[in-house]
Amino acid sequence: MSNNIMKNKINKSLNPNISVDCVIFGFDGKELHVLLIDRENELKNVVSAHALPGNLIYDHENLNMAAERVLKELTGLSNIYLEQFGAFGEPDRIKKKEDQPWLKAVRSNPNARVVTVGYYSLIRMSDYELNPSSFAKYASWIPLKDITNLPFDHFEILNNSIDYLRSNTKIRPVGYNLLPKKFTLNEMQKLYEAIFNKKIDNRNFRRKIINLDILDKLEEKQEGVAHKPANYYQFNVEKYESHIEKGFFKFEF
Amino acid sequence: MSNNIMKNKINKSLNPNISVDCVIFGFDGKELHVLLIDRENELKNVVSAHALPGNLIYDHENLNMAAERVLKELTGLSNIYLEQFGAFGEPDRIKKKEDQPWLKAVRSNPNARVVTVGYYSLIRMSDYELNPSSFAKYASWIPLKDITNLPFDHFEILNNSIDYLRSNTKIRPVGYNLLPKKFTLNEMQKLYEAIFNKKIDNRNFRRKIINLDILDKLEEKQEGVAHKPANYYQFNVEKYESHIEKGFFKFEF
DNA sequence: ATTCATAAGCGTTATATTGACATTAAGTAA
DNA sequence: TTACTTAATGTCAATATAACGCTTATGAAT
Repeated sequence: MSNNIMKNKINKSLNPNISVDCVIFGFDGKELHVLLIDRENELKNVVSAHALPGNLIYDHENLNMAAERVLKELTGLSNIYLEQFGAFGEPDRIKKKEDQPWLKAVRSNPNARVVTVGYYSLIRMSDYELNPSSFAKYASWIPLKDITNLPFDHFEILNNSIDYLRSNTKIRPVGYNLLPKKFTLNEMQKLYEAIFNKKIDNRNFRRKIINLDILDKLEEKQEGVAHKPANYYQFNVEKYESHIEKGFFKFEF
Repeated sequence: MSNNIMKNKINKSLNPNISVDCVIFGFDGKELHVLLIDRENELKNVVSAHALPGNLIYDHENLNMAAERVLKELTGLSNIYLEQFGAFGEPDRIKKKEDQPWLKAVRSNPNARVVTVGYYSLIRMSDYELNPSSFAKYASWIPLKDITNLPFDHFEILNNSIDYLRSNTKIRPVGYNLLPKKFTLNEMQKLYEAIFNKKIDNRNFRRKIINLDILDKLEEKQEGVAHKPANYYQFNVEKYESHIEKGFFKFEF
């Protein structure tokens, strides 16, 4: 009960068997990043490997609340729309030898079997300030392409979330949380290129995006740029939301 | 430990906090059904309401294994490909008053908070024989349209699985497990109509399905029918599988 | 043998969407 | 005024779409 994690919830109990992990994708206008934490063990040694922000849930909160709380506690981020993308329950998922010291340091029941539920979100990096606390010593944005391994099954979870993100992006619009209020079509194209990790033909991109009918073209243009200024667009929230609901599918009747 | 559920796994422990629930959709050529069980309490009173087959998981098995085992134990079905579609974790999801007697009868820790992971599958009803056991007194196929409520949060879970099934069906082919080896295009159309619960234009359906390039047209025709005999088709497994992998999306570059 | 009932199977047209591809336009900086 | 940089645009051939009704093959009934 002297555990850091419990500081605000003395009377509530952590469920030893259920956790949430958050994959927060951040966009900086160029490439996708993932929010990872550095962990510190009981002896204040920083554990080297980055990890996804995640932790056990309380018995009084639902999974969404837990994900929001854990994310906030570890990274300082709040008011982020998190979407569930899967549950991960291999019996040995937290049994790797190298992960034990840290588990023993922060968990009262380090050997318990834990099933974790994955949540993800997409945000604009510049909108948020990172404030790690609890067992997170640092929280940082790591370029997705630089992440090659993670503790526990976090790398697998991350890869799952990427698949999910890409599939989802083919079915519903994204960008509302990733782009500035006003943005250019080329900024939007860069976002899609970052998500799919490939170049897109600009004429076809524009045509397709505009035909989706989720954007309003503004009167405003870029200023002070040393080239032809781009027109600003913004999302038409109603249309955007309705496409989020309905999705766009190829195979329909 | 005298519990029915434990009979084959004396030394293994059920995790009190994690369960799986299975939504098995069955197709009979006409409409979608869902496999539900009737439960019996300790006093051998059959609890009236049907429920999704589901139960706590063992600590030594992963989620998929658990779903397969639970499904088998309760309904006798095995060798069914189950796909995860979501985790459900409202703190009060099994706290409804009317659900307590049954929980007390079958769970050693009936008040524990339980997060459940939903799995679903699609099968051809005639391929399987139902053999309820464990705490399932009966297992039966109930027409989807007749299911209006279920205990716990099972109705919500069911509705989630339907949404998932429909979205998924717009993105990848279905039917391999739902139709006979050889089937007619009209049988296939009825399947799609059952899933989406709407009539489809037959010419457009045929064109779209054939253009998917997942079917092989056989030489064989229906026999003994009092009308023009339909041609038989079968899935081309390689092509089918590859479309399951890649999906078909409208919004791609 | 003819007719009837049933479900199968087919085809066109007007419209929209796709992918592939190269040039011009608008601004700042030098 | 020229150079540089990024924005913005258009066409064509191919493909896919939705909407729509008639003909065909069989067994059953007479």
